Amino acid sequence: MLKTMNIEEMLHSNIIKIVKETYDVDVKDFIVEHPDNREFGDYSTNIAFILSKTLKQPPLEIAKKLSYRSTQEIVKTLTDAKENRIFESAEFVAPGFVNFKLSKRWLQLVPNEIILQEKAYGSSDVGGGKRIALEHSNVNPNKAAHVGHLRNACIGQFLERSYENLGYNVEVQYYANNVGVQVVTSSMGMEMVNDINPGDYEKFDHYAWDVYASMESRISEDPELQKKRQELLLKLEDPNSEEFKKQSILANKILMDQLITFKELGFDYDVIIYESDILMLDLWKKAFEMLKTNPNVYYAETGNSKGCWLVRLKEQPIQNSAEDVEEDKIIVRSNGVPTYTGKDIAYHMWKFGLLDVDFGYKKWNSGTQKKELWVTSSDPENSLSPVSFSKVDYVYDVIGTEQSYAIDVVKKSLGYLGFTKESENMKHVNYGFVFLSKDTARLLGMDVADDKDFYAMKGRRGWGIKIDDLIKMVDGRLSDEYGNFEYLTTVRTGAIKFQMLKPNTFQDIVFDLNEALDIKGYSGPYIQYAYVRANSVLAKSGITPAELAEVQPDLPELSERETDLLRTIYKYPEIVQKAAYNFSPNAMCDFLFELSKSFNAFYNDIHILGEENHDKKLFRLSLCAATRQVVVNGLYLLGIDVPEKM
RNA sequence: GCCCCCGUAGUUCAACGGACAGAACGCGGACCUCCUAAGUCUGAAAUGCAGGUUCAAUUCCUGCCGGGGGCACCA
Repeated sequence: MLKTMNIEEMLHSNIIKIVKETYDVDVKDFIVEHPDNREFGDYSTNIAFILSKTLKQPPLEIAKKLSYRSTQEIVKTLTDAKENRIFESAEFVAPGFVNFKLSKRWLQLVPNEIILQEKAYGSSDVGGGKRIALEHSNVNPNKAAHVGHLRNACIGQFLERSYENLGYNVEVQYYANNVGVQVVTSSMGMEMVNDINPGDYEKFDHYAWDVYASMESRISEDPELQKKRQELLLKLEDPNSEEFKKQSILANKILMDQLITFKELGFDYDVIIYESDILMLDLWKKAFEMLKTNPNVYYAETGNSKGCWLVRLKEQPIQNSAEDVEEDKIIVRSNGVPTYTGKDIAYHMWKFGLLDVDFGYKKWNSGTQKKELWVTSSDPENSLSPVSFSKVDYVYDVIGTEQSYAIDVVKKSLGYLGFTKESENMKHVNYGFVFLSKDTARLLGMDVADDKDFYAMKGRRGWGIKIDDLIKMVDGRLSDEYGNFEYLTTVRTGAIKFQMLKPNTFQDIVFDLNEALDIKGYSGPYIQYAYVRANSVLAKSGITPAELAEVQPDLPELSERETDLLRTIYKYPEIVQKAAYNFSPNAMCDFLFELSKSFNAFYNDIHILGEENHDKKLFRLSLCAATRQVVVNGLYLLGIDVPEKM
């Protein structure tokens, strides 16, 4: 695999070297960035401002000196693998920036590089095959998945592909709580809710959606039913009970329907972890044996939490006081049953292989995905599995921001137990809520009399946009406008995923149906369209990528459109890394949009096939091929395919 | 009460402490006898309030105002 060099890093270290030689000082806290305004070059640094304090000189003076030195050193000597100079100038500008401009020669060779590297352009092997357990989707198996889950899955798939692209081994885990309150509620509803008929629904999980909402409202009004639910939950502690079996069957039926939904948008998983198997395996008991010998885990003999086991959350001198501290987190109730957080600590210890146990696994031919799908199993005949999903190097959990506190407790607990490395290697990918706009809420029949700007989805009330319904609506809109064309599914999936990924992950977003159905402008189809145009030109030219790869352009002049495109496309490898490391799919969306805009402008103003100068024509075609390749690579990371025609 | 996140054009979102705060939708103009108009060009329009730190603040700090989430022997 070819490795794309990182110009930003090269520039950074070269600046450090020059500063050392010029002023004999070491600097680190300066930045190298792409200036917003292209007139200021391709890279820019604020080094002069940083130095001005220590050197007690005006920034402009420093910038002047450093830009001179840079011209002598960086511009003259910094070359790529083929000995081409990367920069053509380094200039200082008031109030004290040093700006670097990429050389025309180097820029012209970028498309060639991209065409040669194909899918590998932007990839790297920094991950070195380290394993990441990536947990996402995690829909409770008691009802259909909604757009909140969709956001989770989209972010998850982006991380899966991005980290694979950086050389990590990513294993996608789907945690299914098949013995929780939610499934129990749906299960009760299956028997008690009689005014809803499964025959009226296209999918069973949609039926379950309404049953769940109906049952919840009945339980909330009836203490007797609440008691019954508690009893049922208790019975589920026994894996051999009738209730347990019935419950598992129901959960699996709904899970299957959820997988069908996710298949429709191309999501894949490696393993489904059943909560019931976590119970069967006694993960908790094994973990608790380790936990209770640790000085940071203690038994409260007095206080509000008398009789409970707690984990310390504040760094404090370890004392043998048995009195509980208010901030500390209860992990075992006074009746001996572990809390959710307690079990989660155990679960994460399993992920890192800190417990000496593992599940059995068996294959599930769900027919819903491209990868092999495994599920955990407590059946002794599966105890010797050919696979294992334990003992990973990193754990990334794509979980809503509302669980930040709980996850923080798990992380801290791992640390306090001495698993410092594991604690650091566990990352919470938190993402904001998906609210509904007032219009959309009204459309769903929610009460909007209080006139707020947005409304929360509520599974318990049956309020939310099901993913299946969204898909259907987008498909409907597309076929209304463009007919039933061959690549409708690809365009629809692109539209939906891009929509979910373009905002910052930590931001709450307001989902509006009208906006989701409006696929113009900053959208997936816009980028797919740029691909289709590039593709079409190349097809008509009759020239193959292999032939274009031979082209070594050396044009004296480039048009503004061509230069703009080049000055955008070379950034791709940097974006790939930034988007992955910062959990920022939106950075990739942004980049692809900017690239497509630049390509569209080029396409609009510049003749390609009609160009008479052979060299120019070839170069323009290679620009098309390069753009096409980068769009394919970038969209792939977002989980989006490209249509051959639109 | 304590903790976390968020307040940017009419709306939905950008902006690692940087150089005139970017887009998209919507609104107002202009472009198909050249490779796909799901497109291009173009106009109007914004940093909640008050202080502070800095050469430089949407970004950092303090206070206030507004919105969301969390702080369970729930999951």
